[in-house]
Amino acid sequence: MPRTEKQFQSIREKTRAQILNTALELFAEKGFKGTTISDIAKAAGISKGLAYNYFNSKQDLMNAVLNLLIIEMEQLFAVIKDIPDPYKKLRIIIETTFTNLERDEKFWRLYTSFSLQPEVKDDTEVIANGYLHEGFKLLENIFKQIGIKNPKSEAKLLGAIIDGMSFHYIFNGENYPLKQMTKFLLNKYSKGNLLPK
Amino acid sequence: MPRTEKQFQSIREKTRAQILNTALELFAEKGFKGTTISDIAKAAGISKGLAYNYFNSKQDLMNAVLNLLIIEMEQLFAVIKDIPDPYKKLRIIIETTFTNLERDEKFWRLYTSFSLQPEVKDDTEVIANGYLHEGFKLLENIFKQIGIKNPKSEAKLLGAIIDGMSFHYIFNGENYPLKQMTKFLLNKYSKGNLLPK
Amino acid sequence: MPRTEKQFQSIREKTRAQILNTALELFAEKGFKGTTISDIAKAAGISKGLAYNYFNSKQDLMNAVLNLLIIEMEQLFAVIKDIPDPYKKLRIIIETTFTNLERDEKFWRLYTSFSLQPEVKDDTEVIANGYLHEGFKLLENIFKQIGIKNPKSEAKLLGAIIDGMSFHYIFNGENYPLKQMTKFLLNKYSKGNLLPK
Amino acid sequence: MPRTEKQFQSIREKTRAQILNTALELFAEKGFKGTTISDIAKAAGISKGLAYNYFNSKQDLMNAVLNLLIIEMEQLFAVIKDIPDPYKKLRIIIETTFTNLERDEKFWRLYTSFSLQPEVKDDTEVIANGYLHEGFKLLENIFKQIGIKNPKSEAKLLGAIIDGMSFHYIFNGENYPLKQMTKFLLNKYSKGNLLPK
DNA sequence: AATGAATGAGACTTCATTCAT
DNA sequence: CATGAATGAAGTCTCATTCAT
Repeated sequence: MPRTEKQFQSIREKTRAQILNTALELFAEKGFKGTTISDIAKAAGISKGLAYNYFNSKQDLMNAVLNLLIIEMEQLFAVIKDIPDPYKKLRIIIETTFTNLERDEKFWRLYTSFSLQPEVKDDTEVIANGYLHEGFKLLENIFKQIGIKNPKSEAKLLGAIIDGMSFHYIFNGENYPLKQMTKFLLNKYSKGNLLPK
Repeated sequence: MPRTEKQFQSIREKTRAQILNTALELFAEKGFKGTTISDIAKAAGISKGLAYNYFNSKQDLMNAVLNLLIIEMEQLFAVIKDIPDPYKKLRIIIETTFTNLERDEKFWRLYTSFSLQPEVKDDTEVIANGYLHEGFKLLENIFKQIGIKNPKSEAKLLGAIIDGMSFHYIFNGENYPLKQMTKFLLNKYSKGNLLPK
Repeated sequence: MPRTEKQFQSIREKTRAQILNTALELFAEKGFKGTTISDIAKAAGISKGLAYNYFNSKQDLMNAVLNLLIIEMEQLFAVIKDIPDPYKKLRIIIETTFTNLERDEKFWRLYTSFSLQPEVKDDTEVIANGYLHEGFKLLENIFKQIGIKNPKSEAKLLGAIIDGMSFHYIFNGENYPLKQMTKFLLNKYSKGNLLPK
Repeated sequence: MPRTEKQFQSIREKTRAQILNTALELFAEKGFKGTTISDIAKAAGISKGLAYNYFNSKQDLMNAVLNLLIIEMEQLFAVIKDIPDPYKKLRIIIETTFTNLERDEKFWRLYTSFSLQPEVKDDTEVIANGYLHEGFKLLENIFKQIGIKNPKSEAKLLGAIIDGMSFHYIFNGENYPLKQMTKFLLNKYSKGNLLPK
């Protein structure tokens, strides 16, 4: 008796997720070209052939990983949008960004790796641009709500700070005083210091 | 005929530099794994074999490129250190960073590419950390000179802004209002707005 | 319940025939190596695994297809043998050959595909030789009946014409004036033109 | 000192020809899909990699083989066209076809193999159609010169005979009385038997 | 010093076949 | 009887590296 449709679907979903997550991990760690299907298969505990049962090619797998990123990012934005108070929003954004840098590390590494990959450079840029644009919009609205001068530029400035600090911490590691800098930043963007003159 | 010897030397150095620069260019554009020795040789206008006359391996070539980066960076810092007025220093740093982003793009791309390469990951990080450290120090001294509170954190903040903006512009391209943001930033860090309260 | 047994038998035979015919079709279209078990299973509307329930291997399936061909060919010859008048026989042979070239196309394609397959090359040749031999014999007897000179050679000549024309039409397609040539041939081999001098 | 341009060219031509001829042989013997690059490399006495120094892909190699065939065919036609006497032309065509069937065997096998290969099916058909068309034209002109009725159909008939006999001999082998049939055919198409009524 | 032909290890990918259910 | 997930050998192709000239 063959397995039921449901059983097959469950198997497929589980295996697919396993491959996908392993690929995400390895692509982020060693880059697209530096990661072989063998690596992924071995790390995922499956045979090389099976990977091709789930993804038509390494490219295809990479695209699926990209999609994973998009979904994650959208969830992130969704969470923040529901907060009403702009000052709290700012605080949450800064805090969550720096407390959960793991996700960001993957994002940065994947992004830079993929952007060196001609085959997906464009797709990657579309995604990253989308992320940036949405991020800037989000911050801009917060600054508008607060009533600050030049909300567009302020949004881009804070965006740069967040990404710059993330980058410094992620790529340069342990001796970056992240906690201290987070406090410093929170203070700069606290209610008292932001009130429109 | 000592002349001939010298000429040979000169030719060797010129060829070596050509290979090195071509490699730098291509590694930055397509990543380490994405660049073949054939690519480099063709772009440099020499034969594959000759490249191996100058560099023992692709790894070796990559290391040489890393060294090139170090030298470039040191020159950059040297230029800025000689300016006496701290406000002018700040202005020059901001302006030169954003008017000459090409070098930064190469840096970012090479850095991320090499950091995905296990064989030089550590060396790359040492270099990048050195760059960051020196950069932070430079800014910290400026803020100290100005007499601002919390010069260490302010240095890291401005560093994050600079790298964040660079990253946004470089990887996300055309629609980033770089000039406008540069002005905005210059204003934030102008004498009038920085004076210690 | 002997019924059930019979039904099982019937299902088995139907499924087997379906696989076999699908295989015949696909082998003829894309060659032996160009056809995968997956292709066959999908086209036959069954699972890959089930195909192996009916045939031990791809080779086995190919052999079964070869057998199918033998049977078809024998039926073909049987039909013609029962006609008494030799002139009519000739006419029927020519007409049926060219009105039903589909079967021939399959034959040619399967034959050439299988003859490129070391594992069954010999078997294929035995079959093809048998077909040729039987065909030549059939024609030879007709020419003998008619009383023509050199019936053996005349048989081989007509055989060559039939297969040559089939080949030209099948592999070179639309612009071959098959109907016109059939008429032309029928006239050449009509009673009036064949009568022994 | 590097080799001269000429030396390199000579090496390339020799190696290229060797690969090409080996490929022609093996493709004809085992079909396109049945022949691996490893097979070809081994038979040609070179490394797998080198084959790709000369041909970008297996497809590419196949196309080159096709071109080889075209050239051979054109040479064949060129030879025959220069003979003035139509009866002699016919004789030469028949004789050379059947004395040199080796070339034809390759042609048939390659043709049928390639026609099972979706990637070149069309190219192959174009070539084969060209060959057929040119052949038919050649024969038609001969029959016109002789003044026979229905030269077009007669041309196609003789074409079918030639290809049919070739096919019978080539694919069914030793026991086909080729010499006897050639004589028989030469007689049928001799001056005495062809004279317009 | 210089060339590019040649090698071979290793990457991506396919597919006949097996097997748990 | 029936399914399709899973395997692994084998094929296509790439590229760092060597080497004869």
